[in-house]
Amino acid sequence: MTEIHSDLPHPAKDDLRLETVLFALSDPARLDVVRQLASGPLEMARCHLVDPDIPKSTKSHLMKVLREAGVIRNLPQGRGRVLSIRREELDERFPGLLDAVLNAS
Amino acid sequence: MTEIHSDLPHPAKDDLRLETVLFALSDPARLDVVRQLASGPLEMARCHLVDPDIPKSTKSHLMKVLREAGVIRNLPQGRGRVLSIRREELDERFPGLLDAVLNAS
DNA sequence: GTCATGGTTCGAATTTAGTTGAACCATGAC
DNA sequence: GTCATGGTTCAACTAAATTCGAACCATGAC
Repeated sequence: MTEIHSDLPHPAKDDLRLETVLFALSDPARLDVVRQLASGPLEMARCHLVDPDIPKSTKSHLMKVLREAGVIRNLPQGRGRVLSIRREELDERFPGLLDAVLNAS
Repeated sequence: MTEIHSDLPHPAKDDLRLETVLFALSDPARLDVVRQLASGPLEMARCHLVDPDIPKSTKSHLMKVLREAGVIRNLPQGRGRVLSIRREELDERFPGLLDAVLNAS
């Protein structure tokens, strides 16, 4: 009788707020993470930040802001976690926004 | 590139940074201003904030953040000032971004 | 010139966001 | 079971953004 691993909370699609999404994307480190995830899901351990000396608590917090804004998904897999962009939901809710951000030089 | 005549500094088009623009747009009051300006330039005195009891210094600061991010123009006219979105420059620098933000529900 | 209007700037207080180590938790390997 | 790996959470701290009154500035009306 394995207990279900309590996952991290993700906001529902209809609860996504534009301001919150924009804020999450307004930080260079967070934006860089989103760019890394643009080509597909990535194990968190393989998602490297610009500054390599960032403590794991800081990295975790960074992902939390993106997750709570509804920008990324953070799911457990094995011993670690897998990150991915909530692309379909973002595109439905804010058409063209993610593409515009990712296409920006 | 036409020079902007104003006593307030405006960043050049090539100096606009995506993170800064996103941050400027990530505040509800600032985003509301941009939405008001979407239909055309507006005298600052006719640009009303959500909270009607906002002091003028706060309103001025709000406009400063948008101006310094390169989102809006703030030009003197008569005794007051006229605000407008730097649409062409934003569209050139970050294609689709402003439209996506303005189209978002 | 004076006056009222509209707006900026300064500085200090408040609020919010980011950083970090330590403690803790879950999983897979053994 | 134990251990190492990978990550979250907590609490305390630092840094940054916001707020707002007061002072100031420029213009148009007179």
